[in-house]
Amino acid sequence: MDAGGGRGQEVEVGGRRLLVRNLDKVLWPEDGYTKADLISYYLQVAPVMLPHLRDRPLVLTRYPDGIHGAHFYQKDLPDGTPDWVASVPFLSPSTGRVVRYCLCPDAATLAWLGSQACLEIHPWLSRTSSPSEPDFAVLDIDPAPPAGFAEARRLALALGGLLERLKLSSALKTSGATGLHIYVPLLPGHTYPGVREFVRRVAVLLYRTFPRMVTLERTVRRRAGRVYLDYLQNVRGKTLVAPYGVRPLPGAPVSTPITWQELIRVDPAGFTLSTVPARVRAVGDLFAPALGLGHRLDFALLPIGGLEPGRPASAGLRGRRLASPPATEPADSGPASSRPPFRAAGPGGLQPPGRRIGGHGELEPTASQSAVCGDLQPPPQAGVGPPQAGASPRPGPGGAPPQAAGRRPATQRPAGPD
DNA sequence: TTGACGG
DNA sequence: CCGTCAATGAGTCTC
DNA sequence: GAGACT
Ligand SMILES: [Mn+2]
Ligand SMILES: [Mn+2]
Repeated sequence: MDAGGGRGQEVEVGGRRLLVRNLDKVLWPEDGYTKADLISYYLQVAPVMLPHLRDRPLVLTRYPDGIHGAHFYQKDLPDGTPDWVASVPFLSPSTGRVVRYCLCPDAATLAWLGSQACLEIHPWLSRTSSPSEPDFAVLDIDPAPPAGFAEARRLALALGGLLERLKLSSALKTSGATGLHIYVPLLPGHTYPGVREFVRRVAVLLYRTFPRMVTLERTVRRRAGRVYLDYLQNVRGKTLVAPYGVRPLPGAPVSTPITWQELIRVDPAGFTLSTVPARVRAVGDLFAPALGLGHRLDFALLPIGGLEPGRPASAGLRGRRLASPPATEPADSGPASSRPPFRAAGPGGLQPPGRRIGGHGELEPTASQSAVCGDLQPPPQAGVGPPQAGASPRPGPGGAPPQAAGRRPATQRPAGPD
């Protein structure tokens, strides 16, 4: 019972033995990182990464010839996949084909993904047990050049303040490029359209508060210099790169969980395939809040006067409505044309965009935005915290976040995938 | 990337 | 052991 | 159908 008849070197992981071809192939030419380095990285972060992959269908991107070579998305597992690699079949609604989505419950599978030159692992926002019920709401913060991480950070801080006001815990990570990802853990029973509508409203709120810094534009050329709040990521089958996932960019940056306190001083480019393992050993899993106690989103906007217009089913809760309104069809934001108009209601109602305070900086909010800008400070360790380390001003040896070393040269980094 | 085939 | 060749790989929403 | 997203 060897690991197949092909060529390659044996790698043993957790009792599994697999044959890996081209272990010394360089995948990140600028940095010299090889497939062996990738597999080594995966195995080192497996303890904190696996809990975030478990039970979720995975979308993979493969770069068999390195980050500058041709790449492709892979959903259906290829022929030749070892029989011990777990998968879950789903009927693709649009194509009518059965797709066997890869699952990754253990380190051996992670190593195998490395052997396939899977440089990106994108877990669904829902689990195999209820594929249409996301258990995260994701706030995808995408700065459009010349905006960069600094702008994304400002938005994230505002969002963090808002989430704190709404009593929603969250987990924060870098995207690996210049963006940021915030996950809000959800109780069972939410729908994708409902969650999407919630995040859309949050995005609109931020847009009205920071009309010069935020954009909701779908056309990339109209986004220039602003930060795109991509609420449309909350869709079945759409994904974000996994926490601790490496990116196919020079430097091999990693989508790295950070605390709200660290956000102010980190340089996301400092989190890489070579630095993150030590950090993980020092600070543990800073993304744990994403798997912690979940929330329900219906009425979550109530504290800031956001009633749920129309759609009694509210934020897409289905089933187990506690003392909820009468059952109706699941909320559905649908195409913009059929979407119920956003109704600003209640005290401190929302204002249309365009209002801005003359003579003030980019960050200056419009009046009446106390809901969001009342505080621009991060929530105090919202949610769980790891066994201390990165949260203190003087983080442990390995856990020190990369400082933004003074003013960085104008040549940031080529804006990569977020 | 893999497996197949040939040297 | 090696080199070479063929076949292969996603889906969703907006405008 | 093109454009954007992962
Ligand atoms: Mn995005
Ligand atoms: Mn992003």
